[in-house]
Amino acid sequence: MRISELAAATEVPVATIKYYLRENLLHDGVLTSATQARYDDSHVRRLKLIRALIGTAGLSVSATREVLLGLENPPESGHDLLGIAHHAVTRTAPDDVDLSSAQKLLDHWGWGAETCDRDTQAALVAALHGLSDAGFDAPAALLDRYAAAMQDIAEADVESVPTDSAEAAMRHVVLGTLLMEPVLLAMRRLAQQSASFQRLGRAGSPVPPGAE
Amino acid sequence: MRISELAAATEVPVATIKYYLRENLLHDGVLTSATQARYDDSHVRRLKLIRALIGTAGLSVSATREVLLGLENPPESGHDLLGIAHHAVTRTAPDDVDLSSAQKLLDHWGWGAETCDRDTQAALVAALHGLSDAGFDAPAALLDRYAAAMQDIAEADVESVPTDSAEAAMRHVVLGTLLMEPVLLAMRRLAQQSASFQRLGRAGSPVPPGAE
DNA sequence: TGACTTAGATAGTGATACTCCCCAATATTG
DNA sequence: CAATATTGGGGAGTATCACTATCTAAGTCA
Repeated sequence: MRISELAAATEVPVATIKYYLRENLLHDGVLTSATQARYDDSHVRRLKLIRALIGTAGLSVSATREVLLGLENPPESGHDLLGIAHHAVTRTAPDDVDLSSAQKLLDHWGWGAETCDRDTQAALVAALHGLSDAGFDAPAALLDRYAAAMQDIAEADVESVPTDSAEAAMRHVVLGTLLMEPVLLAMRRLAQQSASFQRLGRAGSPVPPGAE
Repeated sequence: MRISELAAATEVPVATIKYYLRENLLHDGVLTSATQARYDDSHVRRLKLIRALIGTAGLSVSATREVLLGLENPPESGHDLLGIAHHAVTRTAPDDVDLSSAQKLLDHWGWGAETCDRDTQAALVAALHGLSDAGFDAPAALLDRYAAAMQDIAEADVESVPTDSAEAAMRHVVLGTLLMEPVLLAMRRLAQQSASFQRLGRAGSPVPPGAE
């Protein structure tokens, strides 16, 4: 197919496709002449993936490029699959960041602190710091309950990874991590709305009875 | 305190404080003359909150303004508290969006579809669409497990809201929703790393080598 | 008195993700 | 075969966002 047909098939403007080509997110088509190239299904699939990563998962163009590179060159170790996905959405922490609070929590939850990525630990510290800066003190029991729920999710994540092919595993881990995050957040909000409604009874009642 | 002292106390540049004043994120200080104003602790607290919402929670300046407005004018209904927080992080859906897939899921999970916000349902649909566009098919059982975990979190959320004061409840709901999201995502990633390590063992290098 | 600080306003910056336009070289259509 | 349309390639322009810098007049402080 030609670039205009590729654009029509994916609902991505031609100018944007050219931009992705320039940015090496999308592989070139096969040149049939100096001013013509053919594109195929692989380009359609790739474009949809790019749009999902940029649009749905909210990745930057450069983070998307890294993820796509990772998908094409799966690492040897299964554990390293996660690193690529997590690295794309985690900003690198400065050298002098204090991770002791995170490590205390990780130990408490039984997650080996030494097996966890530095930058991800720093992200947890930063997020908790944001909470306390805002004057919000999360009780330890609440954090523990959150941790238990997220551990359950993570175990489901890891168990659902296909073991037959490294390529399929790579794809599953990266997409399952990145594209599932907005799903989980939407679920939490919907569950909150449902729980709030059930606890408050019908809407309109004032806060007291067990406010949401 | 003067503006330079406020800047020193919060580590926010003076120029940025002026910007927040212009944008009505921060209330004016008390003018003591044509070119001098006094700021106090309320400005310090507010600035920290603003930085947490913009920096940690990733809100835009305009979304932050809406949230702050909501915090100052708590709605009558407890159920509406959520709406303000959720509205700030959920883009409004077009009128013609198809919510039937979301409603099917909500019914399945026992969350009243009619009690849930349209835009939030649309966010779930969009997120699931992103997954399938990327060629990732999430098994229903996996989604169910996610939903159960998020429901547990949401119940903890709702139960932990203080009932003594509407203002405290408002603050708790908004901050607990917005600022806790990055905490939850960081937790999931750490739990994944832990679970992945336990399941796959130490295969290959501990930290992703070519993930940059 | 003279260096320093401030409010308030305007304009500029850097990053990001496109989007537009141009050209020569085809491809397609009449 | 001629007229029209499309394309690859590349540079430049645009919109948005969250600041950041500069300027001026009017102060403050030592």
